[in-house]
Formats: sequence, C-alpha cells, structure tokens
Amino acid sequence: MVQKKKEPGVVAKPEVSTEPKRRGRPRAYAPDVAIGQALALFRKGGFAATSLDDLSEVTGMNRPSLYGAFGDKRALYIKSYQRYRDDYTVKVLEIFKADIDIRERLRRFFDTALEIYLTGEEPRGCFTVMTVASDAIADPDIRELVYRGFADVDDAFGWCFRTAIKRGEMPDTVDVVALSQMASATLFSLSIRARAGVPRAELDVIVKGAIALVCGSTR
Amino acid sequence: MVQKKKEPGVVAKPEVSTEPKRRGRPRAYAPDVAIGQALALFRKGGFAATSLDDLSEVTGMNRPSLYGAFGDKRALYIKSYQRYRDDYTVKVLEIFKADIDIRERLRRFFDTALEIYLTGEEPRGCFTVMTVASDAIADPDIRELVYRGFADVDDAFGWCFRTAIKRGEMPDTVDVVALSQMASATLFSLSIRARAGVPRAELDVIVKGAIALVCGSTR
DNA sequence: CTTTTTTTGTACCATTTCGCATTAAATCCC
DNA sequence: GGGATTTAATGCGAAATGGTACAAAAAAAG
Repeated sequence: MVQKKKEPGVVAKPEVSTEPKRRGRPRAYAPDVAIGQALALFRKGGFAATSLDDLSEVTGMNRPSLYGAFGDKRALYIKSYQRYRDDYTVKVLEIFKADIDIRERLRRFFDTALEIYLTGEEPRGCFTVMTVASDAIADPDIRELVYRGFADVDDAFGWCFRTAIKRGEMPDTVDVVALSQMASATLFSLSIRARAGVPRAELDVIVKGAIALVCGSTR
Repeated sequence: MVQKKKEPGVVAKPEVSTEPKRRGRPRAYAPDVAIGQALALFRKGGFAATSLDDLSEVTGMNRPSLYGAFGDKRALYIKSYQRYRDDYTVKVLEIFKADIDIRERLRRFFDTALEIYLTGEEPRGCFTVMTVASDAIADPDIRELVYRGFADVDDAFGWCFRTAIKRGEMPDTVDVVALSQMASATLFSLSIRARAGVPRAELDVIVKGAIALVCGSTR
C-alpha cells in the first residue's frame, strides 16, 4: 500500500492536459472515466458474471471500441484492478503524512478502507478479495498483482507499528509482523462483512475492538 | 459453526441404508456424492464461472438428470454450500469435545480450517468467502445462509473464550466479543491468503501470531 | 478538396449456456 | 409377461457471450 521511500506514481500521469492533437476521429469517451465505470461494474459482480455487453452499456462504448481501447475482457479487468489499487493507495498515503499516534492512525486506516468497501448503492467489499475468491486467481499475472497487494498492506501496517515504536507509543518488544498480520486480517474481515451487508455500526465495533487489542496489548 | 446445546443434525440423515425399494429405474448416481463433486467444482471457480456442462461432466450426470435431481444451478449451489457448512461443522465439533486449553483449542480450530481451505490440488479457501465475494451475495436466500455462517463462527469462538474463562485460563475481564472477532478475522485472512497461494508455512506463522496475541494479551 | 488516420457503429460469427421436450431404458408391481 | 413408474440419454432451441470484419464518420495533414 505504500512504498519505502519514493512517492509512488499516484494515478496515471496527467497527460490529459493539452493533448498533442491526435490525428483521426476524436474519442467519444475518456479512457480513465471508462475504466472507472468498468471497475464499478466488476466490483459488483466479479469477472465471470460481468459480460462485455454490461461493460459496453455502462461505459457507453460499444464492444469494438472497448476492445480497441483496452484489449479483451481480461486486460480490462487487470486495468480496472490497477485503478482500484491506485485509488486505494492515494487515500492511504494521506494517512501516513499525518502526525498522529498509532491508535488514530489505525482508526483512519480502517475508516478509509470502510469508505472504499461501502462504495456504491450496495457495499462492494475489497476488490482484491473478490479477485482472490474468483477463478481469476488462477491467472498468474493477476495472482502476481494480488500478491503485491497483500505485501503492500502488510508493509503499510508494519510502517505504522514501527513508527509507533519510534515515537515511544509502543515498546520495541512487540511483534510487528504479528500485529501487522492481525491488522490486515481485520481489513479482510471488514471487507467480507461489509459486502455481505453487515451494517456500518457493527463494522465500527470491529474496528474499535481490533485497535484496542492490537494497541492495548502493548502496555 | 456450533449450536447452543443440542447436537446439530450432522450431515444429511443416513436414509441411505436399506432404502425403501424405489419403484422405477434405479439412479446411476449417489446424490450425496454428486453434491460433493459439484461443491468441489463450485469451490474452484465460483457460481458464475461454473457451467452446468462442467457440473454435468464432473458428476457424471447429464444435464436433465442434474436438473431433475437438484433443480437449477442456483439450487445446486445452495445445496453445495449447505454441504460445505455441514462438513465444516462436523470437523469443528470434534474440537469442542476435547478437554484442552484455549491455546490448543484455537490451534486445532485454525488447523482444521486450513485443512479445509487447502483442499484439492490447488487451495480453495473458504466457500463462504467465495460466496460473499461473488454476485451470489445479491441473492437474499444465499445472504441469509452466509449470515448464519458468520454468526456460527463468531459464536464458536465465543464459546471457546468463555470456556477458557470458566477454566481459569483467562481473566473474566477480557472482551470476549472482540477476541472472537479477531479470531474470525484470522480465519478470513487464512482463507484468502491460502486461496491466493501463500505457502502453508506462512499461514502457520499467522496462526501462531494470532494465538499469541489473542491469548497473550490476557496475562 | 483530397488523403490519411483514427474511432465509431452495425452487423455478423462461432461458441457456450441454460433449460426443456421427448424418447429410450431399467426396475417394481401385478 | 404387461403395465406402471422412475430415471437416463439424446437432442433441440432460444438467448447470451466473447470476439471481429467492415464500412461510415470525424478530424488533421497535405
């Protein structure tokens, strides 16, 4: 979820401004908008249950245009997933800049995640979890992306706890890896329960309990 | 995952023994075996990505027979899911009979879960999670089953911790609900990471860390 | 204005999918 | 053996699906 040192390349580079005058017929769509709409649809039903017709309808692009712009369904799914991760990353990075203690940082982290998981008319959960839980995980490329997703989240939590130790909020005897794993597990739990329809109030209880357990065990 | 008092109705009642001499042409399949094969296939690809032809092939039944025996694809999915839960319940119930301390009980619980999640040539993860993460969760009946699944697991862990308190292994000041939620979250995490292909050794580390955190914080 | 380039939109194709109607087979009851 | 009953097997059909060919359209370049 966060890189070691360098600021990551946020979303796609904004080459939109003053486009270099393309040659042929102008596009009737904005690629990044279309990807966002495709992502929303994939997040609803997953890979297999989302048809190209559905995607064509929601993006307003007809199938040949979809194909020409993004490639086949699999390629579009991967692009959608990368978009999801980029959006997620941008939001989480905010939390790392703030000068706050571990409890507040975790609270904001989980809140941000819930905000994403509860997106849309109905809660969608985490797209990474959806991907793993589908047949898409059989694809090596997608599997690789998912692995990076796991590692980023674990690393992000690891950074949180190491920072807390440096700030003297936790003893340096705590098991950072174990704490990070528990925080990640909480994220999974929130994602799954959110998508299943568990009301926000219950999810907030889980967040509180997790923070208390993870931070409280250190004093 | 476990009922309050009564022994739950294990799998399907064994009405197989000395069947009451059916009238017409005998079945060429055993319904419970076919459900098991269907479950295995659904666990691989999920609802949408699993076709009736696939199910027909794996069960050895042709489509009309499948349809006549179990109803449409949705009905077959629900029956498969119930089978999954029944199998899970049977295994977990064993753990509750044993006279062991909380650490050992949790360890066996997680081990049993991993055994299920790692089923097959490739790890399959938890079928409940797969169901939630798919479009199947839009179905009210399926959603109801999933909710019961959540509640059963939470209750099972709750029973574990309350028993530990009674046995004097934990102070009665611990937040049983929060601990149960963390244990459930660990289960989700194991399910997702297992299906994504995380090797067993890493999963065992997560189990150890979770037990240490959940039990260790009480002393 | 003509050519070139790029995208759009219509139509099409091969395959898959779900479901069912119909016929053939196997067993029991009389 | 003859009829009744239940299941198996073949195959049809309508719809959906992923993907593509091809011509029309819209813009820049010459």
